[in-house]
Amino acid sequence: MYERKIAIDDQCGLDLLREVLNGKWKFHLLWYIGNGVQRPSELARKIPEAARRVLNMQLAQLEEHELVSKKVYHQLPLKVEYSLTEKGQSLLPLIGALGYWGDDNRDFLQRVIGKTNRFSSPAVAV
Amino acid sequence: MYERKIAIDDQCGLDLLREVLNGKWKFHLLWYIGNGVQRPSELARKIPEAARRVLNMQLAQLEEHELVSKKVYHQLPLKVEYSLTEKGQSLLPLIGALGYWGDDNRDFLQRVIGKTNRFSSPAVAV
DNA sequence: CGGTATCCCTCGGGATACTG
DNA sequence: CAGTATCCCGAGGGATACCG
Repeated sequence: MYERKIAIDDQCGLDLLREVLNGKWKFHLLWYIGNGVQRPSELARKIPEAARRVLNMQLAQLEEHELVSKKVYHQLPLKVEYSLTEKGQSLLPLIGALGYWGDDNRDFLQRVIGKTNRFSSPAVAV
Repeated sequence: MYERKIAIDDQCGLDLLREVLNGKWKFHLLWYIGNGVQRPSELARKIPEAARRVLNMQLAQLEEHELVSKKVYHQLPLKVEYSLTEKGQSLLPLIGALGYWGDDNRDFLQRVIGKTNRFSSPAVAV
């Protein structure tokens, strides 16, 4: 992955940051963790649309990229807690800003998104 | 695309926003356009890693999502200018914040990204 | 100059099932 | 409870070549 690393070295922060935040649920994970949701099962309940496996993968990446840290309690039943690192913390306000922007512009967003896929509506069952 | 629209309706702004900002170069495009880069060719020069076709596609999406507007001058040689809409404008500070964060943490980012793909380095030629 | 048409191929991420 | 192993699919996006 990341085949053409060559270019990345003198790139703008936006590029670098994208590498790290790439992943469908990264923002959500960071946000929830930063707001006190630490257990994997809780996170999964907060983001029911995502498969557990995917969440785990993205959590692993976030951990490797040092935005979250993972604490494992070797007991039964097993217990795991995620938390933000310093860097992760410092990213929180930005994610919050994005989220709030989205909330504030929910109507707008739903409208313009709807434009793109009028066809998807037939979706029926759960 | 966007198969399971059903879920999106009562979702948080982060989800909605993601739908609209999804795309490898959207942030860059918005940022550059918001900073006065309006001609397609200029944008392409600013983002040389991206294929023209891809930029055009993402620009089209941004336009459809009403974050940028496109002005075509029917003259020869052809001339096109992109600019941000109100909504696009209001998004700029957030993108800026992300970019600045990335710049401020360039060393950190390069390090942690490097961790993930030590193997990619053999990349030789341009 | 600006844009589109093909072709292709990676890989993110969903479903399912199994292990400690 | 937490996590991994397979399997699979679609779309995002890169390369190349061609039009107005």
